[in-house]
Amino acid sequence: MLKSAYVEEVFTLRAGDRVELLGWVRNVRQHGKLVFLDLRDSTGVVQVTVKTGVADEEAVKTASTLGREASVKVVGRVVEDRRAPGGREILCERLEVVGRAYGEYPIKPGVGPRFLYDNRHLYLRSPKVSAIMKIRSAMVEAARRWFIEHGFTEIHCPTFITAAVEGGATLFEVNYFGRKAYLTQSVQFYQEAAIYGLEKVFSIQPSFRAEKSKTRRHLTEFWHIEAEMAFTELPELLETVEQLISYMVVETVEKRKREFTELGRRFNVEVVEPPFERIKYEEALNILESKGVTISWGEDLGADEERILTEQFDKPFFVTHYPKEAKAFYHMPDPSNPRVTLSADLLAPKGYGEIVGGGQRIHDYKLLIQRIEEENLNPQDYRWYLDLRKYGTIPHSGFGLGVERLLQWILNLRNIRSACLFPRTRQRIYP
RNA sequence: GCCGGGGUAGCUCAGCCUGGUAGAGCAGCGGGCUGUUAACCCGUUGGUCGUCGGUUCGAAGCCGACCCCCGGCGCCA
Repeated sequence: MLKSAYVEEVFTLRAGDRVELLGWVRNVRQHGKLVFLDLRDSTGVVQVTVKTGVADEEAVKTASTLGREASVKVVGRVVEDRRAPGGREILCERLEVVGRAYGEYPIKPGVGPRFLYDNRHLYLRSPKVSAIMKIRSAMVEAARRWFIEHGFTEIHCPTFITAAVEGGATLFEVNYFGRKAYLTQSVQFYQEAAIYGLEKVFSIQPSFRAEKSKTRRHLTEFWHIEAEMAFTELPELLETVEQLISYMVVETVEKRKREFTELGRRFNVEVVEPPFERIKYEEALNILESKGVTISWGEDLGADEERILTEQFDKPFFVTHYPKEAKAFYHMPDPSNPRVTLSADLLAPKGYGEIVGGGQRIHDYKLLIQRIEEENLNPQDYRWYLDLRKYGTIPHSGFGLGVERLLQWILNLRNIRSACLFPRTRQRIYP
């Protein structure tokens, strides 16, 4: 039987079966008329042995001229051999070159991270990057499934916008036929409009931030999972977030076991078992105080404070009720203490920091105008947003989740860039 | 934007303190090898030492300015 197969199948077929594999040559080891090829495809790597007596002279000759990453078609038999990695290899009978590798392949052992990002278009072929991308895909798929199963409608919002969601944040400016426009940093406002028809909505799309951040947690373009819910107040929002996060992580870990192993990463799913602890901003200050860090009330938690705080927890936890001066104007003031807002951030443990940010929105027209003016913003810029409060306003809440941040945490990635196919940072827009 | 580290062969780096005319490993190329696992052995190509200026008989190394990269902070997901 001549059979077209994927590399992973080699390890489940019977010894002696003949297969036809298509893939790329990861490495070549030559011993005169015995040549070993490490053949890679999207499912794994297998050793192909090309030797005279099994393959013809021509195949051995061809094999010995192959460079790294040449694409080939191999026909051969699956054999058990203790000397082969994984205990199995392909004894090559026929070898065909699909595409040669011209010149030396730049990606090889010993190269540094910078070089790998300069050559990301090639490095993507590595099993490690493939594993991360498969995990990422599974994670986003799980999120989408969870939303759909819970009655949310997926909506797609514009990327070009005219005004900032949050006054101070830095936006990328684009020339929109002579008018000033910006790239979106959140679809929240559009989602707030959409809930009047759909009640529960979610979006999975990129957001852009022009902040000049130079850290391993920041991208200028990142994938943002956002949701907005009508008739929802803070406590229900927190439950939604913890259910979603838990589902996403557990599903991903269970469905992508092999990829986690490939990356040498284990994730204990008990860590994301709901409920997550909720602490108020004020309690966070007390915890910090007990660790010898004092910040004045009203100040936002800085990176150092966040790190110290997250080190006290093994599971993700919510920090709620931030002071209104630390949050954007649309956050709902707490009726029982108007100095604070019905806001919440979900912080990952052990220093990974903010994964989700959200809260209850102001739904009262007058209060919203008042808050816009207090922040020295112009209500004219928010006309349609204010309109939403004029016709049948309702309490509502929403949140945003950083896909790469969540991946960075569950995969323990040193740098957020490795969670992206082609990362975009302040310094990098190529390749 | 502020602070710290860095830029030397295709890649990873040493040399810089103490100035004397550029090195290693890997990769490449040629040759050898029938059981390698990032194979090994022999041979070999390869450098505006980030840029500009200064000091000096002489600068990769000292001094000054600038450019670029990485990270920490601020800002945030």
